[in-house]
Amino acid sequence: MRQEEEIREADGLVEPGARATIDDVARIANVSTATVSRTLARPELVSEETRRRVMEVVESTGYRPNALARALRTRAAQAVIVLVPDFGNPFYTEIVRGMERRASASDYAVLMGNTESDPERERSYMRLLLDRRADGLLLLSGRLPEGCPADGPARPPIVFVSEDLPGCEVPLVRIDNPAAAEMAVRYLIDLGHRRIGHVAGPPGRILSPERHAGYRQALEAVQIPYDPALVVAADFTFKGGRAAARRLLDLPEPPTALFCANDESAMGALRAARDKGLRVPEDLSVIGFDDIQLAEISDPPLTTVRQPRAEMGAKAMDVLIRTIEGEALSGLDIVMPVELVVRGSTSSWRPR
Amino acid sequence: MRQEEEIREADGLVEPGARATIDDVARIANVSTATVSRTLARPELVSEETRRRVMEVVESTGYRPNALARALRTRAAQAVIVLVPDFGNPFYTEIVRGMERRASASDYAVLMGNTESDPERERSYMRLLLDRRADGLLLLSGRLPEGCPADGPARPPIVFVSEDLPGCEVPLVRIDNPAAAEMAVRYLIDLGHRRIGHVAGPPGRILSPERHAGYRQALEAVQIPYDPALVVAADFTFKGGRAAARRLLDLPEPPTALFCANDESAMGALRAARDKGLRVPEDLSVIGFDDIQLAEISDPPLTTVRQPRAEMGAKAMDVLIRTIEGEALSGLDIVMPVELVVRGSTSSWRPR
DNA sequence: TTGTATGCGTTATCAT
DNA sequence: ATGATAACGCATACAA
Repeated sequence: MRQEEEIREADGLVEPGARATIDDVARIANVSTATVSRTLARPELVSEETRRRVMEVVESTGYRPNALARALRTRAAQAVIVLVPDFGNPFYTEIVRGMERRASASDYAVLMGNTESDPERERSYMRLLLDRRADGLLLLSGRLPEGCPADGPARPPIVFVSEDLPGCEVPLVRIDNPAAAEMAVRYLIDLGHRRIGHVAGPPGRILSPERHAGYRQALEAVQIPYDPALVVAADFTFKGGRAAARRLLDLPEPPTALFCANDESAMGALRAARDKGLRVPEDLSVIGFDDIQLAEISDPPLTTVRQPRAEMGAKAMDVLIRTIEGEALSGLDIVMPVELVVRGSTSSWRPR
Repeated sequence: MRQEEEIREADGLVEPGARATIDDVARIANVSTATVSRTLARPELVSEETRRRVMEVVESTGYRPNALARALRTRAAQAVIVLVPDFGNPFYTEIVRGMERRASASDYAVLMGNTESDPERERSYMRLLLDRRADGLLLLSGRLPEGCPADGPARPPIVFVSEDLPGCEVPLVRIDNPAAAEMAVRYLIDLGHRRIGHVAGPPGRILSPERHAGYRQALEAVQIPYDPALVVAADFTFKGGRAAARRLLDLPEPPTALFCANDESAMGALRAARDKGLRVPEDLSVIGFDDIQLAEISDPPLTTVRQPRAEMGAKAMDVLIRTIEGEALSGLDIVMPVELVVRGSTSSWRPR
């Protein structure tokens, strides 16, 4: 304390190195702290003259309000937490980019948490929320962290992205997975394919049955009988996709086209084809889902379903911020449009 | 205010939904707030009996200290900022993982900022620091954000990782790039290669000349004359690597092996080889740098120099936290060991 | 339009 | 060993 006294104030200025507080500014500008606060937060309440004088001092002292003190007072941290299950996964990075964009537009800080689906880590990020260091939560994992009040007034502002938790009134930004999958498979059908395999997602993820449903829907729409042998579950990884595709290609009557539940497993399928000496797309068509960066540089480049990831992220952040700021958006369900991106991994097939 | 009064306290308990404060705990446990605070921070100063009683109430109320208030008082946010130039880049994710591990061990929150090398975004993260919402800065970009005091007492705790800013007394955690590059190239030489090309990094990054120096060093050690025509600068991307490698392979007397400044450009080189109908490693050996995940699943899998990324991240976080907590580690320069990972993209060559 | 005074939830200082 | 009490830096209700 004593030290502070010494540092401050030779003749009305603040010693460099010491941080100016609102009191410093007030004193130097010869107004009350209330006026300084008002000048910054609601300039219209302050006279032209005073405002000028205060702003001048703010400039010269380099004064920046202490966000902690402000948050304590206003009970708003101006920060949100984004919980990503695996941020090494390129699927998420683009979403987060969109989120950051929207957040910074409203001056919210983004605290990104990489949980690796580890309950312990989820809990540790939840703490930030309970600590009041963040105002809301963006969840990309389709599940609530342990220790998070699921409903009732104690539930903090939350928005789900891409995957949701069924039976939970949390706003959700997503795509229509069945419809998107159906579109992809129909494209293969339109190319002439009749025997179409599906490298599915892991059973634990809600996305898997949804995309599988779209696959099945597309077949049924054109009277192609559904053959369970043509569906092999993988786990959204390269390795899993490779193994699953291998099983499909080893079938006595192998598929001529593969619909993969995501791009990464589609990469695996591409490799499986090469392993077997099959050419893509001449001998086998492959279609993915997501349109991650890798899809463009793979060999051949991957035909896939593009999710508007950045827009989804921005939209989700928008909903979250509005929720934090008081709007009641509980049941919101926002469905974003997808797009089929045709590249080199698919080609037409003459039915035999 | 009035509302709060109503919510609290029927017969000594806190209404669910309302958050317990230290006052609630104190009142219910029949002690002062000071005692509650002590019980939590320095239990040894409190009598057995009191401690038990307080802890009981803490449990039953679910009391958690408000981190903001604490930070305001103690002037320590228990949070650090990690600035990543591009978190879509797999090179960084593993480093950040290591950082998170070390941070959570000391109960620090990690605020990850994705700057995309945009000064505006850098500035916005710097604000968090000046706002007192974070205690220190971890920089992976080899440059200070604009508006960051580079030296003097006003400089916040900072640690550089992987790349540093020459002429700056900031602690640094890194590898020995020239030595690592030399090791890689020597490996190629030992395999019998004599004509070795270098897909270099962009001139703007300090890593580029360092790895180039190692390349040159290895050649000179065995009297292979340095040929500038065998060095083409790329930009650490797939596309750049592909173009650079193409130029090298189009040379009248093309190299039999390529040392690429990072894995991503090595992937591009692999593709360039395939574009030309060259087999790897039979016709061309390729070696990368970093050992990102992709290196393992590429076709063929990539021989590369592994950086201990997670360890580097953890170490850097360790240094940062210790700096924050008062140790004077200014000039520190920590060099981590690398390792050559031999996979399928390299093979021996009979000199002609 | 401006100032005074109080409180946000802690921790630290000083008594007791 | 414990309790009063004063900051921490800001925002706001209320008074002027």
